[in-house]
Amino acid sequence: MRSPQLMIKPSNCHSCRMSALCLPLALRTSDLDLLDNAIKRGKPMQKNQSVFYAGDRFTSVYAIRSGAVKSYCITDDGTEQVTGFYLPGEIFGWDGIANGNHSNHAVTLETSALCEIPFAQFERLSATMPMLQQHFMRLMSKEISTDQALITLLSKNSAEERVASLLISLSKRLKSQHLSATKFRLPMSRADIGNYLGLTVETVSRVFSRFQSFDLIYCERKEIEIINLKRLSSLAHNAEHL
Amino acid sequence: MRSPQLMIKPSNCHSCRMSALCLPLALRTSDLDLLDNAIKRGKPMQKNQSVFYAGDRFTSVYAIRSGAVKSYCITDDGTEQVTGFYLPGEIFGWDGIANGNHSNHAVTLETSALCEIPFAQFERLSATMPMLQQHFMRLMSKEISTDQALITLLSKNSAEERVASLLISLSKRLKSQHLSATKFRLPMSRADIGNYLGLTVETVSRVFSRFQSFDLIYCERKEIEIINLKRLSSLAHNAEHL
DNA sequence: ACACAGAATTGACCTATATCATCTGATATT
DNA sequence: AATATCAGATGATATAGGTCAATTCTGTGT
Repeated sequence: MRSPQLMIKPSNCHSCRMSALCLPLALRTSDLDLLDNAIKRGKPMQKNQSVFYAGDRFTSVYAIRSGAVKSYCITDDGTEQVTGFYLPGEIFGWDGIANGNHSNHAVTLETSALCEIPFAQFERLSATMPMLQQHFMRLMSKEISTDQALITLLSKNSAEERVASLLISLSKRLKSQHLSATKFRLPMSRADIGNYLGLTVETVSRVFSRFQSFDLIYCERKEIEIINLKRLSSLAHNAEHL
Repeated sequence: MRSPQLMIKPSNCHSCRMSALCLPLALRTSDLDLLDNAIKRGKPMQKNQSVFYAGDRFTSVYAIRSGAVKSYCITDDGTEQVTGFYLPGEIFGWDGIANGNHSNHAVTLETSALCEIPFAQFERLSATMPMLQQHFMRLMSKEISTDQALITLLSKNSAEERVASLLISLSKRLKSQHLSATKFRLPMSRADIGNYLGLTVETVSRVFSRFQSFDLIYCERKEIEIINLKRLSSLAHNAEHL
């Protein structure tokens, strides 16, 4: 008689190539099954679909299996403020634990596959899985570090340094997922980049042009290739935790 | 025979006037005792004393009973970046859960009394106190919201709006501690304010002068009085969560 | 009481980036 | 296929805030 753990479903946390990031490494296999059953694997989502809206009741956090997501909020004066970009293997949606409602909107930037991790289930499970709780607090702490890196970037760095930092950050994060660190497609528009980095579209565009003329990058629309990673990195002071 | 719970020490969480903020409201009284024993109440600290250094092993978070603290880190190029100001009733030190080391420095801005909450004890306690864990995640989530508010402030708002936002934030936070919302002493220097808001000292100083000439505030060195709270608030778009 | 170092203010000038305007090439719509 | 819409690039100009320099004020230690 086979043990239940071995009856692996076609799609689950065991077989997911990014479980090492999304889940605590030390989670016991039997525990992983419990969590696995709690997670809802959503259908692939099209580009520009909302994952949740600001104000929505907070019920879950989300892991990205493929695609990309941006989070943003609408400021008092009605303008959009992009607060983050999320790539495969990353988890978003921590905002809203504080008061039970999401403070950000989240939309897909391209066709994406997400895993929904219901928070109530997580809280129940974490009572018996200290590792799980610890892991989630680590992830939240990491989000705090990322935000603080962005704060530094915004208050201290020039337009060129900001753009370089974002490119290097994307590069590193893709690399950690065993994707190319030097040739990739930007999932977001120039406007989103500018919004996120506190710059206008025009400035972002000019910086891209300048980088290209200096042979730091080659880019055609959203396809980008980093030619001189070393020199680009030297401009990106605050990409470490971005 | 008296039960141990009734042998209340002169200074403890039960009697602390800010326990409602610092601790989960729903914590059972007997649980509170357990936590109470875990918390170290430090001696009053003088101005400009370090609570922890960046790189220090992460062991505790800290609640402020009186005084004020700033957190900051040193960027790659050796300059300081102020990452937060903390007032009585607030908890700081979440950074460093991620990798076990603090990423920020923390120093007192004036004579202060702090409570140290050892994290290992917290983790042990939270296994049997789900509310405690939930409360701490809320606090972390709140820190994320604060950081994102600052990001918005830095990338969208003018010098005047930034300074107004900080003043209104301080005012609100003091008010929540039943202190005056309109007349208080700024615990930090103009340089710290500028650093935090991504402005130079000179700009901060000029904005203060301008606010004063418009009768929005009256200020003499660090003593400040908000004269026209309504009009100042209208400038402070992003103070809500700062 | 005095001297000194640091904090704050103010002015003159400069530069990075915003703003406004135009143009081109993609992408979507009929 | 033709047209409208949107994303991106580039140039000309304006301006908020930075930089540099000089001055005054303040608190600390002797």
